[in-house]
Amino acid sequence: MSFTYKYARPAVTVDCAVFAIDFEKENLKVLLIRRGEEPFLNHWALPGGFVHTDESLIEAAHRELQEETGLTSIYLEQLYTYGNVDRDPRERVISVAWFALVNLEGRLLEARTDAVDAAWFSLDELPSLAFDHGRILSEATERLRGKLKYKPVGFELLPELFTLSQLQRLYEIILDTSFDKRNFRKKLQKLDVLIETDEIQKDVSHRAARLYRFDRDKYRDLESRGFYFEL
Amino acid sequence: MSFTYKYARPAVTVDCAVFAIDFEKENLKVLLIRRGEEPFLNHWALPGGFVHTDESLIEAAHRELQEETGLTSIYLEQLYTYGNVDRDPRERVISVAWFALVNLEGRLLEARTDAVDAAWFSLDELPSLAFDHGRILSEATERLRGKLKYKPVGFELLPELFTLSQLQRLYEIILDTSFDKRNFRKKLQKLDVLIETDEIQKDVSHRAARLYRFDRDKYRDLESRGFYFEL
DNA sequence: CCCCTTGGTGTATAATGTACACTTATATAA
DNA sequence: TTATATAAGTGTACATTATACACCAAGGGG
Repeated sequence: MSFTYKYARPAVTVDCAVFAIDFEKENLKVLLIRRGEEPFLNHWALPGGFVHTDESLIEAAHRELQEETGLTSIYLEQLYTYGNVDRDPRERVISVAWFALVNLEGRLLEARTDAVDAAWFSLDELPSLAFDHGRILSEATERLRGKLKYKPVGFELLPELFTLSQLQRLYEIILDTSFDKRNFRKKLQKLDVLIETDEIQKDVSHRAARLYRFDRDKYRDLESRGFYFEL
Repeated sequence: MSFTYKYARPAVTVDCAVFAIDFEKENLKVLLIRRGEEPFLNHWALPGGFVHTDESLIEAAHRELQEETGLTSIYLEQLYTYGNVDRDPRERVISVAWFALVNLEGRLLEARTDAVDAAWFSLDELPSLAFDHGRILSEATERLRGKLKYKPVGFELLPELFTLSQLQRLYEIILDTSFDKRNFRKKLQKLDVLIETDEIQKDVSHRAARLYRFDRDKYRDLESRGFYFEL
């Protein structure tokens, strides 16, 4: 079976920059897959693939992530659409790029399937990537840094329950700065989007910290009234 | 001549939300074209069209604007890519949407060619638009409002030389607020990206205001050192 | 030459951001 | 059981920034 059109049509793909925080190593990681075919055979690349005709762009992104990395129901946000004529050596390919945030919660290297070779790379030890994926990834990283300051996306990188110190470290790792503990907490208190649970940290060899939860509903409500998240 | 592929391919288009400020009527305007064919015959729509295989996405956007509205060398920024399966009743069409900013400088209704019927609409008197263009336009408007606060995009809507009052009115119109004149000027002074020219307003029946120019180079320089524009 | 319109300017007060250090709780090792 | 190590948790003084506010100047038109 084949499909014929009056004018030439580009192929359309989705590609995802999937980020996670590695709290042990204190750095930001991105998920890459090793290509099993030409071009760029054996090069590392962003997970992604062709958009099917019966699925929306975001559905395509979710499906490709599921197929190539096993990740499901993760935070996805459209980044940019790359359409330079020669970005793929074979033919015209337009790629809708997404950035994705996941919390690893211990399963740091579990995210590989039998089908494809997938691995987490820290951002300062990146291999050279296939196509223009290096550029896509660096623009995605920049976007993440920018967004972190004025949208509560950081919580997508944390487990459901987290401590205030974890949250602070997350910001410090991604933005590569350090915050004063008291001032950081003061700000969060005023933002008023955290729910203090009555649970505390387990299995730590020091005073256990209180666990908090991000109140998505409350945030949406505040946001719709013109409230401006900023950290 | 025709083109055949193994898998079905979507058509790819670009669509542009072109904004301008109408200082007489004190409102924000958007450029629409009247469709000359089905579907949505005679409906108003965003200017746009199919991406050719030998041009990048931004080139396609510029070309379509030139062809349909006569506008050349204007500010263009990618907005979002819309790819819902049924957004075009005929077949699968993926549209890369752009928002564009122009300064009219008097030529308010000149922007129509013989080929297509084009007109400026104020945002609160919009007709119902073809396809999902209503949604695209409202998301573009939201993006413009957001961006205005932390990027110096407002200058794209002004002539090369402008008065501080014009700049202030521009912000007030788009953000639908009002600013204190002295505080507004104080902020601009601290941003330090305006060049005071030695020219003044002509043909006004009151004291003539000094004309300023936006210093793009200086802004780029400051931005690269981590400076943060905010108004 | 008077009036109308817009241009242009400073200061006092409130609100917000920043810098900074000690006590508390818990697990582990002596 | 006691000592030690580690991170948790908490308030205040000072600096910086944002806000509110009113009058004189300049120029054109009647």
